[in-house]
Amino acid sequence: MGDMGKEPTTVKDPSFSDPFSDLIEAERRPGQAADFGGPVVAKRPISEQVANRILAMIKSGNLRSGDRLPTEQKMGVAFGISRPPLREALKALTLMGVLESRQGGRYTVTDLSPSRLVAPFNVMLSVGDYDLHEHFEARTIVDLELIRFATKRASAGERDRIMQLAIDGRAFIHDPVAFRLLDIEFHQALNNAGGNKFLSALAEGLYDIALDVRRLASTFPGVIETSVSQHIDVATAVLAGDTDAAVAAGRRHLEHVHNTTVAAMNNALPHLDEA
Amino acid sequence: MGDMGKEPTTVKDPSFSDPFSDLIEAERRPGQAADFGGPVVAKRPISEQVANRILAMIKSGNLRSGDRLPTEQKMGVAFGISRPPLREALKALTLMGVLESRQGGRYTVTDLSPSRLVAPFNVMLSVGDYDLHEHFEARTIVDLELIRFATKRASAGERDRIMQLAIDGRAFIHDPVAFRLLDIEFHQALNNAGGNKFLSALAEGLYDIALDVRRLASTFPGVIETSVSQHIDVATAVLAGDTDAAVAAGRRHLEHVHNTTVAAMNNALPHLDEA
DNA sequence: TGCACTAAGTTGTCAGACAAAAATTAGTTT
DNA sequence: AAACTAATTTTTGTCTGACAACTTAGTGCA
Repeated sequence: MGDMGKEPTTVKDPSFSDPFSDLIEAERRPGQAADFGGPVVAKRPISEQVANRILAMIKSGNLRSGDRLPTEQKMGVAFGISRPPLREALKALTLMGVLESRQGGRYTVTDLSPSRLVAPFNVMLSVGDYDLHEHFEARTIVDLELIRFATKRASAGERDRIMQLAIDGRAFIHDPVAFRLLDIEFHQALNNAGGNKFLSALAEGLYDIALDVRRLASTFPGVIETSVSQHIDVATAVLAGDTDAAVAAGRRHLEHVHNTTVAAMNNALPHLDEA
Repeated sequence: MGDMGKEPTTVKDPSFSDPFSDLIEAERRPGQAADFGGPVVAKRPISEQVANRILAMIKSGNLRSGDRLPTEQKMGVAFGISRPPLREALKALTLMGVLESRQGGRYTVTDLSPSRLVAPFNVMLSVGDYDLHEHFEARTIVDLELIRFATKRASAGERDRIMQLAIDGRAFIHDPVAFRLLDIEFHQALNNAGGNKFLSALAEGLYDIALDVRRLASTFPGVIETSVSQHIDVATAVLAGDTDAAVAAGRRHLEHVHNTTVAAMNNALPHLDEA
């Protein structure tokens, strides 16, 4: 499943079933529009129904990352609707980071990485009720728990990689851009070592939300140097399997990030809202 | 600003400026399409540009909660585009919970509450292989921390509401459907009382994932009764401000939910994937 | 004044058409 | 035979026009 569209024109086996050809079959029943599974939600516009339908396909595994969707025409037939509302649904999912499209090419399912999916979530930040303190409070909860898990569960290879990434940071003390890339790698390695994909997705999402704000902070003198040192502290404790020390080091690091972020935002009062 | 559309037909003052009439004026310049503020992003489809444009208006305060947008025709003129791509942008924002629309009525900006904007998190958390154990591990971390915060921070009104919802559950011991609605209310009240919208959004997302699986478990005899009793235990401890007791009660409740969910899944092997 | 009905306005959906870009195929060359 | 190039087809992006369904505002009547 999840591989339809591999045969552009020649559909040899009529019995094969993908999410969309199943729909086509359902649509064949005359006298009644294809119901979209929903119970009695017929009052909502088709575009939203279709968008949720496609989303459900992804959630249930009928569509996976990298899958190429059928053409708009085929999907229109499958859902029993015309192009405009179908396109409204597809573009909605595209803007949410679930699908990708290029003129001339077909729609594909993105990698569905947290960083891609939380991008539109950034709307919430600038609407006014974004609270930096709450954000770091949440991050502290999730990140420290992941560090706790990582200390207990990380494999030898994962521990080595975490330490290596921490040490590599020394080379980028004067290169903010390179350091940010390494920083992402370090935190992801730490998150993944925790062995819980839900928590790690949460942590990654929270990390990405503050990413643009963070970009400023990492240009301040001494910030990177402190971070590198603290990364090594965390990695050392994780490598030694010392849970309390790892959590304590992680907490110090998060506090440092929090403080420098606050300082950076205060120094950058001129509101810069480029689209 | 942010009050355009109040005058449906009679535009008395031609010098008043709202985000859209400004765009109309910009569009008057012939020989060049209205640039959308973005520097060199002209290669992206119009619908995405417009969606980001409207989003920017909300971020910058030009559009506020409850504002009625102009008609599609006027917006089409303002952006210098036709209806289809404009509608794709509007429907995208609708699906993201930023806008609301009804046939015959106009588009309005929603309250932009975090609970409405958690769609990305739901997608993010619900993709990939679902591991029940990991899911409850993550939920335990987030939920218990929220209970801890709620015990310390909840206002008198919030404490009363939490207790009231817990007690109300007694009336629904033999009504699984009604109880599930109450259960959602109870957990949301508890989450909101924690005073951290990031954590409550996370908790809500995790809660929603197991919602359909949970539907089965709540039909088993005794499950609801135990849950109601445990809800009251949590509420009592929160009301008394006893953090440790509240967390302990919360942990017992989550373990109960975990165990009954596992049992329900084992008894219902036939995979039912209706949307 | 209050209410029902009418009319205008607005979104929802459909259909067809063309432009622009990518994917595919065919042809040629090395 | 393999690789590169050019022409063709496919597919998305956008426009125009039209009608249906629903909401809202206005009008007339009791």
